[in-house]
Amino acid sequence: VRIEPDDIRWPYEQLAAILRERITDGTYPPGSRIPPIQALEAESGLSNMTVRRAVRLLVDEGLVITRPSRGTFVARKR
Amino acid sequence: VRIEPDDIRWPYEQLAAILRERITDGTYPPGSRIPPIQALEAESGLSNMTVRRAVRLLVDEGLVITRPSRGTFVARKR
DNA sequence: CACCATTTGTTCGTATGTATG
DNA sequence: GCATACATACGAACAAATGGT
Repeated sequence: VRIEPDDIRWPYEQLAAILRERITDGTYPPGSRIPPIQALEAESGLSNMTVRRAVRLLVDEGLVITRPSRGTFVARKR
Repeated sequence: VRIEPDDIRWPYEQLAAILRERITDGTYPPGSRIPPIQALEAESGLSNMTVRRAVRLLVDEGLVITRPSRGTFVARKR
């Protein structure tokens, strides 16, 4: 996960775009768990809240589902 | 929480007045936690910094005490 | 049952950049 | 220039839930 400072988009939008792509290209298949927030923080260098905001976008889009204390999973049905 | 654009007072002063009243009228009893900053943002439509500024007024007045990562509580002693 | 690691969620404090009057 | 206000972001501490040992 690489966040570009020169990118016009906000960091949370950049991260969301990266994750969105990994879901659509099959890197994260339906039903699979995406990396935990902590891992995404480390990977991206972004903070807890910023990573969470990116994930929240995907949740709102119906791409992923978060299960507290379990993880965030790629949605199965479309 | 309703912020009136026509009010002569600044938004942060309006919000502080509302919270102050809720404390004095017992809506927020001594020792209780007032709504988190985020909730006040949503309720009032004001920004993070503006809500924070209103709360800071109450802190300065000794009406409330903020405990980082815990919440803001109505002061017990007078 | 107690204990612990993992993971999502909450909350305050602070900082930066931008816009408006 | 200054005060006010908004949007975004980071850091840190803490809470709660789950599942394993």
